[in-house]
Amino acid sequence: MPPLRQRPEPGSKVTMEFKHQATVTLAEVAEAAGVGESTVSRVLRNHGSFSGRTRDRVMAAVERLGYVPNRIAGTLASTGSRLVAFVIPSLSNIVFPDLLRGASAILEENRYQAVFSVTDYDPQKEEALAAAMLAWRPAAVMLAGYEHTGGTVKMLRASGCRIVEMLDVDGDALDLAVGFSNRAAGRESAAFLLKRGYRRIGYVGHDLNRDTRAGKRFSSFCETLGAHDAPLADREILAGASSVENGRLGLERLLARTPDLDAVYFSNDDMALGGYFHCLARGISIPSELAIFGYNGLDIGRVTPQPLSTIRTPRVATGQVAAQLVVTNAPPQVVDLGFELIEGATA
Amino acid sequence: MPPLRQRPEPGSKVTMEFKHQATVTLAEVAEAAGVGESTVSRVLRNHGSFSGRTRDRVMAAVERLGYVPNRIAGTLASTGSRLVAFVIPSLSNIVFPDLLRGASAILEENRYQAVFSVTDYDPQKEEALAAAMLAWRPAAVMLAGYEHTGGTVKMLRASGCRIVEMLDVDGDALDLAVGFSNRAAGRESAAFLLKRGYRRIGYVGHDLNRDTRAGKRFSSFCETLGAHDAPLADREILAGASSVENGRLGLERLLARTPDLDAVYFSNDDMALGGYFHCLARGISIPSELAIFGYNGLDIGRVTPQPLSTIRTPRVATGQVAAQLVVTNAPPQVVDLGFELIEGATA
DNA sequence: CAGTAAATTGGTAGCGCTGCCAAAAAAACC
DNA sequence: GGTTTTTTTGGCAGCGCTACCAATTTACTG
Repeated sequence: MPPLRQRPEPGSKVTMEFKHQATVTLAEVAEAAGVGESTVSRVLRNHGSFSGRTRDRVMAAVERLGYVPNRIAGTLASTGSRLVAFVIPSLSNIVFPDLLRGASAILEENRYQAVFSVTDYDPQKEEALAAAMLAWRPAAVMLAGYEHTGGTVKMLRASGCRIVEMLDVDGDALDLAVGFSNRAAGRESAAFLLKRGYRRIGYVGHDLNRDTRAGKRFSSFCETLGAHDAPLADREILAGASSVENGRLGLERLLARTPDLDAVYFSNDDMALGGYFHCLARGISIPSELAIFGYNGLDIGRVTPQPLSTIRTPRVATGQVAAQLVVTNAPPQVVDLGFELIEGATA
Repeated sequence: MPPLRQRPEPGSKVTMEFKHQATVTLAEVAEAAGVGESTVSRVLRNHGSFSGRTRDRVMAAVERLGYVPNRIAGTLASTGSRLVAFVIPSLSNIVFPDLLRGASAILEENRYQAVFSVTDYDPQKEEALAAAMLAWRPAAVMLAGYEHTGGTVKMLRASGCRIVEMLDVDGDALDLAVGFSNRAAGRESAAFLLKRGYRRIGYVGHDLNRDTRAGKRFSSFCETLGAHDAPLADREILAGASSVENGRLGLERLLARTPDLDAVYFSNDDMALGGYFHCLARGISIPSELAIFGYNGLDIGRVTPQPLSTIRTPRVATGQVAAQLVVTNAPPQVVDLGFELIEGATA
């Protein structure tokens, strides 16, 4: 943690008084409005029937007292919780903010609240965090992919809340699943490169044990190459997370070892951009000397001097659909949103 | 004849059972362990005293029944809520995921839960979302910057929960504030460009009415230029959000109108990267023909063939410190984490 | 206008847990 | 052994709200 540089501060007495704020309760509103508690509750939730006159009186009292309903109490008293728990691997990988962005818009419209925690791609941590999440009795738990510990699965199943597995459709869903096929993405990427005539193809990727979806793409990529008699020429796998820096470093190492490659497949667009920059810096001309192919379809890839050849994934839409399924309480199903291969100019 | 055991009819009954999953309660654990409810509560929270033997019995019962504590009930019964509410402008701008990332690590360690919603840079929406958040009685509300509606301020003040304003220190904090000075950033950026000898300086920015922090940077940037007899030569302000695409477009327009600029200041690194790509594509040599200066210190800016000249802001640290102040219940204060000017190679 | 249906209301029992208090058990003391 | 002290326990009243039901008022029949 960085050192704290702080300004002069007021005394700590203030903090105490600050904490013991008198909270207005529904009973007080009822009293002030001269109606019963259940009437106030009905008016505020716009549920059940009440006359226009009482509604006005209640709303006036709410306004006057500055009443803020207590959802904790409300949730405990009723059945469903209108909390949606996201247990995601990372916030550094743009995929997840995009997912949250799509979902949060839909959730907010429906008065749901998003809670999240970050597993750092660690299944054990996922289990612990999922348990912590279930303590809030969420309406749904949103996870990435299909790979969970037995404990996680058991716990989620027992919880009775909706489970949404996002970003993958290659496997057996626990309940709901929304995403696209990573295997198909790997396959089509390989097919595209082969169709363009590349035969000496390499791979630069980040830690595959952690990001199992990148692992799925890679393995079907390799299978497809193998099936066309152009097996993967070389690979460079970096320990850290997917990043531009690792992409550049990875390509540098790969080319040092195997200089005669004619194309490189990257685990992600940020890795691919790193490779792109490496080529720019070294004067390697793209795609004539070396072709580059990414994955994700980041906006930045469209604006580079040569648009990046990649696969665009519907990340925001995945979040939206996932949220939509939850708020509509849809029956168990797998939704494959597909992806789009962007030909670009780097392959 | 064998006795007829009536099957449950397929229909509503089954659905009911399905929804209302037999949730194990603390009382059931107490019963199973042969102890009182408060004993179970004490053991689980590791609070108060109990013998090793009862702890084992309780834990065994918890394990056996698969008990998951209900935090909703716990929070209602006790005082503090261990929920921290983030009300952030956006998830597209990398700043906010970084902020969340820093905070969530600290919060998770301390068994706090992060809740978030996205205002889309709209103060009215911020007010509505803050109200919705307060309904969960969070321990703290984390916001961006100092610019809030009167209603928001009033509500937050009345709530009695901690308030953290992040990413800015130029103004009067409501309670806690963590960040850095955007005014100083604008000033230092201008000073740097002037020191390097640039005199015909332009600006490319995104919507400043919404992103008030970018507005603060811009205005002190201009003031500094003016104070050194090199007033801003031209500006191009795009309606949309900060993005690589808008940066490229903005620079193109700016140069079309005012071709003799020798340096351009961008509202953000992603905008600056767009400008950088534009120069690459048009063969404008950097920095001899045109210098580029950004803001934020994105990782990608370090990996481009020429490292981007920019100001690196402690975004993750801001989240960390903000969370730390909340979990330690620190007295009201403003923490200025400062920033770092990266000379780079583009200016 | 009685007589019934429909629309409004209020009372109250929990939701599952924690905090307080007093009771019971164990340990320490003279 | 008889106390006093300390440690462990259990009981139970809420936390603030919603769901259910019954009571009340109002609207609508013929």
